[in-house]
Amino acid sequence: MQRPYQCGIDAAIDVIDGKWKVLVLWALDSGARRFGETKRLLPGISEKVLAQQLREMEADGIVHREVYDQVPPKVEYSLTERGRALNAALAPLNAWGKERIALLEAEAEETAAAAAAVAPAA
Amino acid sequence: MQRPYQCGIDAAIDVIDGKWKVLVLWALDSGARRFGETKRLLPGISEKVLAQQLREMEADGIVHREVYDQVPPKVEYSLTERGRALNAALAPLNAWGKERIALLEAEAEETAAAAAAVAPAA
DNA sequence: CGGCATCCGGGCCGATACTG
DNA sequence: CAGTATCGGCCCGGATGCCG
Repeated sequence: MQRPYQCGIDAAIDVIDGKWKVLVLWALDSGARRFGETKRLLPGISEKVLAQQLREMEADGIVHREVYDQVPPKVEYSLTERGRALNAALAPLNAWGKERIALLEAEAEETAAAAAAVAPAA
Repeated sequence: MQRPYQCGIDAAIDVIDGKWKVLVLWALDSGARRFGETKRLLPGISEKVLAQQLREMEADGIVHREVYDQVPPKVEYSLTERGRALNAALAPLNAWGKERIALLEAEAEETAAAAAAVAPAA
């Protein structure tokens, strides 16, 4: 995805592009989080990738990085005003996605029921 | 991005994941389009990728594929109800992205002005 | 016109190890 | 605690060529 963008969606996608960014957005939505704290909220993410994504989001102006000069080191990440706006803009998409999940689950149940009918005692 | 999803956003992202899907969505929003017609609306996309993305979107239930049995071949693609709903859910994100583009352009102008001040006649 | 098969290159992501 | 460095694999997407 290269700039300049062909439409606003591209510009937004570009910012949330990355396997974890949306999850990071949600993790930070409830308030400031420390690095390790955020990592714990995202099971499976590596430190390298989390740091990467946070840096990119900071560069994109949706995350604020606050460094406390102390030992042990402490760094807090929080959403900027624009980050919160982005999260709000994501809400309808979230609703749409939840509907899709519900549909997928319904289909899965049908499939399971059909399979059970074909081989009830296999 | 693997199922099951951790949140609705993931499920939605999964559907629009792919360099061109959002653009395809927009291209089809104004009505049914033929394959070549759609391709022309997306400068730079290859036929393989366009076909791929259309198939995936069809599998995800957001695009309808209508084949006319005639020569020369004619295939029309259109959005399903869910596809239109997805597009609607994307609108706030589009608005957010447009704001971001405006901000980026403003920054670019400042940079250009600063550069001009440093080397006015270079 | 519409679409598939094959090859290939780059980027993202993950695992591991190391540092202040 | 909060990163950085390096390596490797996988998948996406681009180019090309062929088929109904």
